[in-house]
Amino acid sequence: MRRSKLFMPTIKETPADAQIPSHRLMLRAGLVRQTAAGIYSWLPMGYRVLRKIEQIVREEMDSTGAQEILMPTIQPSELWQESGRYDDYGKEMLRVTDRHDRGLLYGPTHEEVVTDIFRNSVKSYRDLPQNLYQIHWKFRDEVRPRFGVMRGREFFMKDNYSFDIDAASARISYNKMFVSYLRTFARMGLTPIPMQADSGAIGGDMSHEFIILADTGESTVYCDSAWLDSDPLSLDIDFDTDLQPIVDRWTKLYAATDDKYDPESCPVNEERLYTGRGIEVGHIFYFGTKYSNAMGATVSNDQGQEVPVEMGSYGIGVSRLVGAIIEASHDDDGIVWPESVAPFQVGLINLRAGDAACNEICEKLYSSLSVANVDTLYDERDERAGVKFAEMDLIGLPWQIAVGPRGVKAGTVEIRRRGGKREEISAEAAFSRLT
RNA sequence: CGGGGCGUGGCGCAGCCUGGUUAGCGCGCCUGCUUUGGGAGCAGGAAGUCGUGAGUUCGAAUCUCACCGCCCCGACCA
Repeated sequence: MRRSKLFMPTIKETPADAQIPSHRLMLRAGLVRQTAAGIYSWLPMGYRVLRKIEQIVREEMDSTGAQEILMPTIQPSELWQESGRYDDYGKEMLRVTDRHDRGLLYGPTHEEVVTDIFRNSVKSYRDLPQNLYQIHWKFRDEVRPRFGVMRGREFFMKDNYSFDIDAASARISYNKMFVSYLRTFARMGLTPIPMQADSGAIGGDMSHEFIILADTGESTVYCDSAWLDSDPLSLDIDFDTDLQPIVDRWTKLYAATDDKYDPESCPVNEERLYTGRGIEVGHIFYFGTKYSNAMGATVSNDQGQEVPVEMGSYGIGVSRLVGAIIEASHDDDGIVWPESVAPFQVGLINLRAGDAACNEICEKLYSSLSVANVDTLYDERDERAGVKFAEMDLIGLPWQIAVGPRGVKAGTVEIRRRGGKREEISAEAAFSRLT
Protein backbone atom coordinates (compact mmCIF):
# COMPACT_ATOMS: atom_id res chain seq x y z
CA MET A 1 0.00 0.00 0.00
CA ARG A 2 1.23 3.44 -0.86
CA ARG A 3 0.99 5.89 1.95
CA SER A 4 -0.40 8.57 -0.31
CA LYS A 5 -3.41 6.35 -1.07
CA LEU A 6 -4.04 5.05 2.43
CA PHE A 7 -6.85 6.49 4.49
CA MET A 8 -4.96 6.91 7.72
CA PRO A 9 -5.85 10.17 9.42
CA THR A 10 -3.11 10.56 12.02
CA ILE A 11 -3.04 13.39 14.50
CA LYS A 12 -0.10 15.04 16.14
CA GLU A 13 -1.90 16.33 19.18
CA THR A 14 -3.45 14.26 21.89
CA PRO A 15 -7.23 14.16 21.75
CA ALA A 16 -8.67 15.53 24.97
CA ASP A 17 -11.20 12.77 25.44
CA ALA A 18 -8.70 9.93 25.52
CA GLN A 19 -7.15 9.13 28.86
CA ILE A 20 -5.20 5.93 28.56
CA PRO A 21 -2.31 5.24 26.14
CA SER A 22 -4.09 2.71 23.96
CA HIS A 23 -7.06 4.96 23.42
CA ARG A 24 -4.87 7.96 22.61
CA LEU A 25 -2.70 5.97 20.25
CA MET A 26 -5.64 4.38 18.49
CA LEU A 27 -7.01 7.82 17.74
CA ARG A 28 -3.67 9.38 16.90
CA ALA A 29 -2.60 6.55 14.62
CA GLY A 30 -5.91 6.64 12.80
CA LEU A 31 -7.12 3.18 13.82
CA VAL A 32 -10.58 4.17 14.96
CA ARG A 33 -12.92 7.09 15.30
CA GLN A 34 -15.61 7.41 17.89
CA THR A 35 -19.10 7.46 16.45
CA ALA A 36 -21.00 7.72 19.75
CA ALA A 37 -20.18 7.05 23.39
CA GLY A 38 -18.68 3.56 23.48
CA ILE A 39 -19.31 3.01 19.78
CA TYR A 40 -16.46 3.10 17.30
CA SER A 41 -15.85 3.00 13.59
CA TRP A 42 -12.81 1.07 12.47
CA LEU A 43 -10.62 2.75 9.89
CA PRO A 44 -8.32 0.78 7.57
CA MET A 45 -5.39 0.49 9.98
CA GLY A 46 -7.54 -0.52 12.91
CA TYR A 47 -9.63 -2.86 10.86
CA ARG A 48 -6.54 -4.62 9.58
CA VAL A 49 -5.44 -5.30 13.13
CA LEU A 50 -8.91 -6.36 14.17
CA ARG A 51 -9.00 -8.89 11.35
CA LYS A 52 -5.56 -10.23 12.20
CA ILE A 53 -6.65 -10.88 15.75
CA GLU A 54 -9.92 -12.33 14.57
CA GLN A 55 -8.07 -14.70 12.26
CA ILE A 56 -5.76 -15.93 15.02
CA VAL A 57 -8.77 -16.57 17.21
CA ARG A 58 -10.51 -18.38 14.38
CA GLU A 59 -7.53 -20.60 13.60
CA GLU A 60 -7.12 -21.54 17.24
CA MET A 61 -10.80 -22.27 17.64
CA ASP A 62 -10.77 -24.45 14.54
CA SER A 63 -7.77 -26.36 15.77
CA THR A 64 -9.72 -27.45 18.85
CA GLY A 65 -12.46 -28.83 16.64
CA ALA A 66 -14.94 -26.06 17.32
CA GLN A 67 -17.07 -25.03 14.36
CA GLU A 68 -17.84 -21.53 13.26
CA ILE A 69 -21.39 -20.32 12.91
CA LEU A 70 -23.00 -16.91 12.74
CA MET A 71 -25.97 -16.03 14.85
CA PRO A 72 -28.10 -12.89 14.55
CA THR A 73 -27.29 -9.72 16.42
CA ILE A 74 -31.00 -9.12 16.99
CA GLN A 75 -32.81 -11.71 19.07
CA PRO A 76 -36.44 -12.24 20.05
CA SER A 77 -37.29 -11.44 23.67
CA GLU A 78 -39.18 -14.73 24.08
CA LEU A 79 -35.99 -16.76 24.22
CA TRP A 80 -34.80 -14.66 27.11
CA GLN A 81 -38.09 -14.94 28.87
CA GLU A 82 -37.71 -18.68 28.60
CA SER A 83 -34.30 -18.71 30.20
CA GLY A 84 -35.47 -16.26 32.81
CA ARG A 85 -32.84 -13.71 31.97
CA TYR A 86 -35.11 -11.18 30.31
CA ASP A 87 -35.94 -9.54 33.59
CA ASP A 88 -32.60 -10.26 35.24
CA TYR A 89 -30.41 -8.62 32.69
CA GLY A 90 -31.42 -5.08 33.38
CA LYS A 91 -30.76 -1.92 31.48
CA GLU A 92 -27.56 -3.14 29.92
CA MET A 93 -29.65 -5.04 27.44
CA LEU A 94 -30.74 -2.84 24.58
CA ARG A 95 -34.39 -3.63 23.98
CA VAL A 96 -36.26 -2.59 20.89
CA THR A 97 -39.68 -3.11 19.45
CA ASP A 98 -40.37 -3.86 15.83
CA ARG A 99 -43.29 -2.57 13.75
CA HIS A 100 -45.46 -5.46 14.88
CA ASP A 101 -44.82 -4.45 18.45
CA ARG A 102 -42.77 -7.57 18.97
CA GLY A 103 -40.04 -7.47 21.58
CA LEU A 104 -36.50 -7.71 20.27
CA LEU A 105 -33.12 -7.10 21.76
CA TYR A 106 -29.60 -6.51 20.53
CA GLY A 107 -27.76 -9.58 21.80
CA PRO A 108 -25.37 -8.99 24.69
CA THR A 109 -24.53 -12.72 24.53
CA HIS A 110 -25.93 -15.78 22.81
CA GLU A 111 -26.61 -18.63 25.23
CA GLU A 112 -30.34 -18.52 24.54
CA VAL A 113 -30.04 -18.50 20.77
CA VAL A 114 -27.49 -21.28 20.60
CA THR A 115 -29.42 -23.39 23.09
CA ASP A 116 -32.50 -22.93 20.97
CA ILE A 117 -30.62 -24.07 17.89
CA PHE A 118 -29.20 -27.03 19.73
CA ARG A 119 -32.44 -28.28 21.25
CA ASN A 120 -34.16 -28.21 17.89
CA SER A 121 -31.56 -30.34 16.21
CA VAL A 122 -29.65 -32.56 18.59
CA LYS A 123 -31.38 -35.43 20.31
CA SER A 124 -28.75 -38.08 21.00
CA TYR A 125 -25.59 -38.41 23.04
CA ARG A 126 -24.05 -39.80 19.86
CA ASP A 127 -23.98 -36.28 18.43
CA LEU A 128 -21.97 -34.99 21.36
CA PRO A 129 -19.69 -33.35 22.20
CA GLN A 130 -20.33 -30.27 20.16
CA ASN A 131 -18.70 -26.87 20.22
CA LEU A 132 -19.98 -23.91 18.22
CA TYR A 133 -18.41 -20.49 17.97
CA GLN A 134 -18.99 -17.20 16.28
CA ILE A 135 -17.10 -13.96 15.95
CA HIS A 136 -19.24 -10.89 15.67
CA TRP A 137 -20.75 -7.83 17.27
CA LYS A 138 -22.45 -7.62 20.60
CA PHE A 139 -23.98 -4.72 22.39
CA ARG A 140 -24.19 -4.01 26.07
CA ASP A 141 -25.58 -0.67 27.01
CA GLU A 142 -22.93 0.09 29.60
CA VAL A 143 -23.80 2.96 31.87
CA ARG A 144 -20.36 4.31 31.49
CA PRO A 145 -18.30 3.31 28.49
CA ARG A 146 -14.64 4.30 28.73
CA PHE A 147 -11.07 3.57 27.73
CA GLY A 148 -11.89 3.57 24.04
CA VAL A 149 -12.48 0.12 22.58
CA MET A 150 -11.50 -1.54 25.85
CA ARG A 151 -14.85 -0.81 27.37
CA GLY A 152 -17.16 -0.01 24.54
CA ARG A 153 -20.87 -0.61 24.36
CA GLU A 154 -20.65 -2.25 20.99
CA PHE A 155 -17.82 -4.72 20.83
CA PHE A 156 -16.50 -7.48 18.62
CA MET A 157 -16.09 -10.79 20.32
CA LYS A 158 -15.62 -14.46 19.85
CA ASP A 159 -18.06 -16.50 21.85
CA ASN A 160 -18.54 -20.21 21.83
CA TYR A 161 -20.65 -22.79 23.50
CA SER A 162 -19.87 -26.39 24.36
CA PHE A 163 -22.41 -29.18 24.67
CA ASP A 164 -21.58 -32.38 26.51
CA ILE A 165 -23.40 -35.40 27.78
CA ASP A 166 -22.09 -35.24 31.34
CA ALA A 167 -19.94 -33.24 33.72
CA ALA A 168 -16.78 -35.27 33.10
CA SER A 169 -17.02 -34.70 29.41
CA ALA A 170 -17.81 -31.03 30.00
CA ARG A 171 -14.55 -30.72 31.87
CA ILE A 172 -12.67 -32.03 28.86
CA SER A 173 -14.35 -29.37 26.73
CA TYR A 174 -13.50 -26.77 29.34
CA ASN A 175 -9.87 -27.82 29.43
CA LYS A 176 -9.62 -27.61 25.66
CA MET A 177 -10.79 -24.05 25.76
CA PHE A 178 -8.49 -23.25 28.65
CA VAL A 179 -5.42 -24.43 26.79
CA SER A 180 -6.61 -23.03 23.51
CA TYR A 181 -6.89 -19.60 25.10
CA LEU A 182 -3.33 -19.72 26.34
CA ARG A 183 -2.20 -20.50 22.82
CA THR A 184 -4.40 -17.88 21.21
CA PHE A 185 -3.09 -15.09 23.40
CA ALA A 186 0.50 -16.30 23.15
CA ARG A 187 0.28 -15.88 19.39
CA MET A 188 -0.52 -12.23 19.93
CA GLY A 189 2.48 -11.74 22.14
CA LEU A 190 0.46 -11.79 25.33
CA THR A 191 0.86 -13.95 28.40
CA PRO A 192 -2.35 -13.61 30.32
CA ILE A 193 -2.87 -15.11 33.74
CA PRO A 194 -5.83 -17.46 34.15
CA MET A 195 -7.53 -16.30 37.31
CA GLN A 196 -10.20 -17.95 39.36
CA ALA A 197 -13.38 -16.11 38.67
CA ASP A 198 -16.85 -16.15 40.03
CA SER A 199 -18.55 -19.31 38.83
CA GLY A 200 -22.02 -18.22 39.87
CA ALA A 201 -24.63 -20.62 41.12
CA ILE A 202 -22.83 -23.70 39.80
CA GLY A 203 -19.79 -23.22 42.00
CA GLY A 204 -16.71 -25.32 41.45
CA ASP A 205 -13.43 -24.39 39.88
CA MET A 206 -14.56 -24.11 36.29
CA SER A 207 -14.56 -20.40 35.65
CA HIS A 208 -11.45 -18.50 34.70
CA GLU A 209 -10.79 -15.02 33.50
CA PHE A 210 -7.72 -14.50 31.36
CA ILE A 211 -6.12 -11.33 32.60
CA ILE A 212 -3.30 -9.23 31.23
CA LEU A 213 -1.56 -7.25 33.91
CA ALA A 214 -1.58 -3.54 33.08
CA ASP A 215 -1.65 -0.43 35.22
CA THR A 216 -4.53 0.90 33.19
CA GLY A 217 -6.59 -2.26 33.62
CA GLU A 218 -9.97 -1.74 35.14
CA SER A 219 -10.15 -4.65 37.52
CA THR A 220 -8.10 -5.27 40.61
CA VAL A 221 -6.41 -8.64 40.64
CA TYR A 222 -4.37 -10.69 43.09
CA CYS A 223 -1.80 -13.30 42.28
CA ASP A 224 1.31 -15.09 43.39
CA SER A 225 4.18 -12.85 42.36
CA ALA A 226 5.80 -15.87 40.73
CA TRP A 227 3.35 -15.25 37.90
CA LEU A 228 5.27 -12.12 36.96
CA ASP A 229 8.12 -14.12 35.51
CA SER A 230 6.31 -17.20 34.31
CA ASP A 231 7.36 -18.87 31.09
CA PRO A 232 5.20 -18.60 28.02
CA LEU A 233 3.23 -21.62 26.93
CA SER A 234 4.69 -24.04 24.45
CA LEU A 235 2.46 -23.83 21.41
CA ASP A 236 2.81 -27.46 20.43
CA ILE A 237 -0.26 -29.10 21.88
CA ASP A 238 -2.34 -32.09 20.87
CA PHE A 239 -5.94 -31.34 21.78
CA ASP A 240 -6.93 -34.98 21.68
CA THR A 241 -4.75 -35.87 24.64
CA ASP A 242 -5.51 -35.30 28.31
CA LEU A 243 -5.01 -31.60 28.88
CA GLN A 244 -5.55 -31.69 32.62
CA PRO A 245 -1.80 -31.61 33.39
CA ILE A 246 -1.41 -28.40 31.41
CA VAL A 247 -4.43 -26.86 33.10
CA ASP A 248 -3.07 -27.92 36.48
CA ARG A 249 0.26 -26.33 35.75
CA TRP A 250 -1.41 -23.07 34.80
CA THR A 251 -3.69 -22.99 37.81
CA LYS A 252 -1.21 -24.17 40.41
CA LEU A 253 -0.05 -20.68 41.32
CA TYR A 254 -2.63 -18.54 43.01
CA ALA A 255 -4.42 -15.93 40.92
CA ALA A 256 -7.85 -14.48 41.54
CA THR A 257 -10.02 -11.61 40.46
CA ASP A 258 -11.36 -9.06 42.87
CA ASP A 259 -14.71 -10.72 43.52
CA LYS A 260 -13.08 -14.06 44.18
CA TYR A 261 -10.22 -12.83 46.34
CA ASP A 262 -10.57 -13.34 50.07
CA PRO A 263 -7.72 -12.13 52.29
CA GLU A 264 -8.74 -14.64 54.97
CA SER A 265 -8.39 -17.72 52.85
CA CYS A 266 -5.72 -16.51 50.41
CA PRO A 267 -2.98 -19.16 50.35
CA VAL A 268 -0.27 -16.70 49.38
CA ASN A 269 1.35 -14.69 52.12
CA GLU A 270 1.58 -10.96 51.94
CA GLU A 271 5.14 -10.58 50.71
CA ARG A 272 4.50 -12.99 47.90
CA LEU A 273 1.14 -11.61 46.90
CA TYR A 274 1.05 -9.31 43.92
CA THR A 275 -1.83 -6.87 43.84
CA GLY A 276 -2.37 -4.95 40.65
CA ARG A 277 -4.64 -4.04 37.83
CA GLY A 278 -5.58 -6.21 34.92
CA ILE A 279 -7.41 -6.28 31.61
CA GLU A 280 -9.74 -9.16 31.06
CA VAL A 281 -9.30 -10.47 27.53
CA GLY A 282 -11.06 -13.79 27.89
CA HIS A 283 -13.45 -15.63 30.11
CA ILE A 284 -14.34 -19.30 30.18
CA PHE A 285 -17.24 -20.59 32.12
CA TYR A 286 -18.94 -23.88 32.82
CA PHE A 287 -22.56 -23.52 33.81
CA GLY A 288 -23.85 -27.07 33.61
CA THR A 289 -27.53 -27.37 32.85
CA LYS A 290 -28.61 -23.86 33.68
CA TYR A 291 -29.96 -23.07 30.21
CA SER A 292 -30.63 -26.61 29.03
CA ASN A 293 -32.92 -27.12 31.99
CA ALA A 294 -34.71 -23.83 31.59
CA MET A 295 -35.10 -24.23 27.86
CA GLY A 296 -35.58 -27.96 27.55
CA ALA A 297 -32.38 -28.81 25.70
CA THR A 298 -32.19 -32.51 26.37
CA VAL A 299 -30.61 -35.50 24.68
CA SER A 300 -30.93 -39.23 25.16
CA ASN A 301 -28.00 -40.83 26.93
CA ASP A 302 -26.72 -44.34 26.30
CA GLN A 303 -29.34 -45.69 28.72
CA GLY A 304 -32.12 -44.17 26.68
CA GLN A 305 -32.84 -41.59 29.35
CA GLU A 306 -33.49 -38.00 28.46
CA VAL A 307 -31.00 -35.71 30.20
CA PRO A 308 -30.31 -31.98 29.99
CA VAL A 309 -27.15 -31.19 28.09
CA GLU A 310 -24.10 -29.89 29.99
CA MET A 311 -22.96 -26.54 28.69
CA GLY A 312 -20.17 -24.05 28.93
CA SER A 313 -19.53 -20.72 27.28
CA TYR A 314 -16.30 -19.04 26.40
CA GLY A 315 -15.55 -15.51 25.33
CA ILE A 316 -12.65 -13.57 23.88
CA GLY A 317 -12.90 -9.82 23.53
CA VAL A 318 -11.54 -9.36 20.03
CA SER A 319 -11.99 -5.60 19.76
CA ARG A 320 -10.83 -5.15 23.33
CA LEU A 321 -7.66 -7.02 22.46
CA VAL A 322 -6.64 -4.30 20.04
CA GLY A 323 -6.52 -1.90 22.96
CA ALA A 324 -5.08 -4.45 25.34
CA ILE A 325 -2.20 -5.28 23.03
CA ILE A 326 -1.37 -1.61 22.69
CA GLU A 327 -1.49 -1.18 26.47
CA ALA A 328 0.99 -4.00 26.73
CA SER A 329 3.15 -2.87 23.85
CA HIS A 330 3.87 0.80 23.24
CA ASP A 331 6.45 3.46 24.05
CA ASP A 332 6.67 7.25 24.06
CA ASP A 333 6.75 7.36 20.28
CA GLY A 334 3.75 5.19 19.60
CA ILE A 335 2.49 1.67 19.17
CA VAL A 336 4.85 -1.31 18.99
CA TRP A 337 2.89 -4.02 17.19
CA PRO A 338 3.73 -7.66 17.63
CA GLU A 339 4.35 -9.05 14.15
CA SER A 340 1.37 -11.38 14.29
CA VAL A 341 -1.18 -8.59 14.51
CA ALA A 342 0.59 -5.66 12.83
CA PRO A 343 -1.42 -3.88 10.12
CA PHE A 344 1.64 -4.01 7.87
CA GLN A 345 4.90 -5.85 8.42
CA VAL A 346 7.15 -3.24 6.90
CA GLY A 347 7.17 0.52 6.62
CA LEU A 348 9.26 1.64 3.67
CA ILE A 349 10.34 5.27 3.88
CA ASN A 350 11.56 7.18 0.90
CA LEU A 351 13.55 9.96 2.54
CA ARG A 352 13.87 11.95 -0.64
CA ALA A 353 10.81 11.44 -2.76
CA GLY A 354 11.59 12.79 -6.19
CA ASP A 355 15.21 11.76 -6.15
CA ALA A 356 15.64 9.35 -9.03
CA ALA A 357 18.00 6.98 -7.27
CA CYS A 358 15.91 6.84 -4.07
CA ASN A 359 12.73 6.33 -6.05
CA GLU A 360 14.23 3.50 -8.01
CA ILE A 361 15.47 1.58 -5.00
CA CYS A 362 12.22 2.11 -3.13
CA GLU A 363 10.06 1.03 -6.02
CA LYS A 364 12.16 -2.06 -6.51
CA LEU A 365 12.02 -3.00 -2.86
CA TYR A 366 8.34 -2.26 -2.69
CA SER A 367 7.42 -4.41 -5.64
CA SER A 368 9.63 -7.32 -4.65
CA LEU A 369 8.24 -7.26 -1.12
CA SER A 370 4.74 -7.26 -2.55
CA VAL A 371 5.57 -10.23 -4.73
CA ALA A 372 6.98 -11.97 -1.66
CA ASN A 373 3.70 -11.28 0.16
CA VAL A 374 5.26 -9.04 2.76
CA ASP A 375 2.66 -6.43 3.66
CA THR A 376 4.44 -3.16 3.10
CA LEU A 377 3.39 0.42 3.64
CA TYR A 378 5.44 2.57 1.29
CA ASP A 379 5.66 6.22 2.28
CA GLU A 380 6.43 7.89 -1.02
CA ARG A 381 4.93 11.22 -0.11
CA ASP A 382 6.81 14.44 -0.60
CA GLU A 383 7.18 15.06 3.11
CA ARG A 384 10.13 15.79 5.31
CA ALA A 385 12.05 12.89 6.75
CA GLY A 386 11.07 13.77 10.30
CA VAL A 387 7.39 13.62 9.48
CA LYS A 388 7.76 10.16 8.02
CA PHE A 389 9.89 8.75 10.79
CA ALA A 390 7.58 10.12 13.45
CA GLU A 391 4.53 8.69 11.76
CA MET A 392 6.11 5.29 11.26
CA ASP A 393 7.00 5.18 14.93
CA LEU A 394 3.48 6.21 15.84
CA ILE A 395 1.80 3.47 13.83
CA GLY A 396 4.29 0.94 15.13
CA LEU A 397 5.02 -1.36 12.21
CA PRO A 398 7.52 -4.08 13.21
CA TRP A 399 10.09 -3.15 10.56
CA GLN A 400 11.21 0.12 9.06
CA ILE A 401 13.35 0.55 6.00
CA ALA A 402 14.61 4.02 5.22
CA VAL A 403 16.07 4.85 1.83
CA GLY A 404 17.90 8.14 1.56
CA PRO A 405 20.48 9.79 -0.67
CA ARG A 406 23.23 9.19 1.85
CA GLY A 407 22.78 5.46 1.94
CA VAL A 408 22.09 5.23 -1.74
CA LYS A 409 25.49 6.71 -2.44
CA ALA A 410 27.05 4.02 -0.25
CA GLY A 411 24.87 1.31 -1.70
CA THR A 412 22.89 0.75 1.49
CA VAL A 413 19.48 1.22 3.02
CA GLU A 414 18.66 1.44 6.71
CA ILE A 415 16.68 -1.24 8.40
CA ARG A 416 15.51 -1.35 11.95
CA ARG A 417 12.97 -2.99 14.15
CA ARG A 418 10.43 -0.63 15.63
CA GLY A 419 12.22 1.00 18.54
CA GLY A 420 15.47 -0.78 17.76
CA LYS A 421 18.80 0.30 16.34
CA ARG A 422 19.22 1.12 12.69
CA GLU A 423 21.51 -0.97 10.60
CA GLU A 424 22.91 -0.11 7.19
CA ILE A 425 22.84 -2.99 4.77
CA SER A 426 22.30 -3.47 1.06
CA ALA A 427 18.77 -3.40 -0.31
CA GLU A 428 19.12 -7.06 -1.23
CA ALA A 429 20.13 -7.98 2.30
CA ALA A 430 17.21 -5.99 3.67
CA PHE A 431 14.88 -7.82 1.37
CA SER A 432 16.10 -11.23 2.44
CA ARG A 433 15.93 -10.19 6.09
CA LEU A 434 12.21 -9.61 5.64
CA THR A 435 11.27 -12.67 3.67
C1' C B 1 -27.56 5.45 38.28
C1' G B 2 -25.09 9.08 42.17
C1' G B 3 -21.22 13.00 42.08
C1' G B 4 -18.20 16.43 39.10
C1' G B 5 -16.72 18.78 34.49
C1' C B 6 -16.89 20.26 29.42
C1' G B 7 -19.41 21.68 24.56
C1' U B 8 -16.21 28.08 20.53
C1' G B 9 -13.29 26.31 12.25
C1' G B 10 -10.72 19.23 11.44
C1' C B 11 -7.69 18.92 16.49
C1' G B 12 -6.03 21.46 21.15
C1' C B 13 -7.49 25.82 23.58
C1' A B 14 -8.39 31.43 24.97
C1' G B 15 -12.49 34.75 25.31
C1' C B 16 -17.55 34.15 29.40
C1' C B 17 -16.68 36.15 35.82
C1' U B 18 -17.48 42.26 34.66
C1' G B 19 -22.91 41.47 27.86
C1' G B 20 -21.09 46.25 23.28
C1' U B 21 -17.06 47.02 16.36
C1' U B 22 -15.17 42.40 11.49
C1' A B 23 -14.93 35.98 17.87
C1' G B 24 -8.95 35.18 18.69
C1' C B 25 -4.34 31.81 19.24
C1' G B 26 -1.44 27.19 18.22
C1' C B 27 -1.57 22.74 15.24
C1' G B 28 -3.66 20.86 10.82
C1' C B 29 -5.54 22.23 5.65
C1' C B 30 -4.85 25.14 0.59
C1' U B 31 -1.32 28.36 -2.70
C1' G B 32 3.62 30.22 -3.68
C1' C B 33 8.81 30.61 -2.67
C1' U B 34 12.84 28.72 0.21
C1' U B 35 14.23 24.31 2.61
C1' U B 36 15.05 18.86 2.73
C1' G B 37 17.88 12.51 7.41
C1' G B 38 13.55 12.93 13.24
C1' G B 39 6.62 16.19 13.21
C1' A B 40 10.82 22.98 8.67
C1' G B 41 10.87 28.75 7.47
C1' C B 42 8.56 32.98 5.21
C1' A B 43 4.36 35.09 2.72
C1' G B 44 -0.62 34.70 1.43
C1' G B 45 -5.43 32.06 1.97
C1' A B 46 -9.90 29.03 3.07
C1' A B 47 -12.63 27.40 6.96
C1' G B 48 -16.79 28.98 12.92
C1' U B 49 -25.33 27.96 13.05
C1' C B 50 -19.92 29.89 19.61
C1' G B 51 -24.19 22.06 21.19
C1' U B 52 -29.92 22.97 20.65
C1' G B 53 -34.24 25.71 22.06
C1' A B 54 -36.55 29.29 24.82
C1' G B 55 -35.92 33.67 27.90
C1' U B 56 -33.68 38.51 29.93
C1' U B 57 -31.76 42.87 27.23
C1' C B 58 -31.49 48.29 22.78
C1' G B 59 -27.70 44.39 22.20
C1' A B 60 -25.95 37.46 24.20
C1' A B 61 -20.25 33.06 22.83
C1' U B 62 -20.81 35.90 27.53
C1' C B 63 -26.56 36.27 32.01
C1' U B 64 -31.14 32.67 33.19
C1' C B 65 -33.90 28.11 32.34
C1' A B 66 -34.68 23.58 29.82
C1' C B 67 -32.95 19.86 26.71
C1' C B 68 -29.08 17.12 24.02
C1' G B 69 -24.13 15.28 23.58
C1' C B 70 -19.39 13.98 25.45
C1' C B 71 -15.62 13.25 29.36
C1' C B 72 -13.92 12.10 34.46
C1' C B 73 -14.66 9.69 39.70
C1' G B 74 -17.76 5.99 41.95
C1' A B 75 -21.24 1.69 41.79
C1' C B 76 -21.72 -2.13 37.42
C1' C B 77 -19.53 -5.10 33.24
C1' A B 78 -16.32 -9.19 27.76
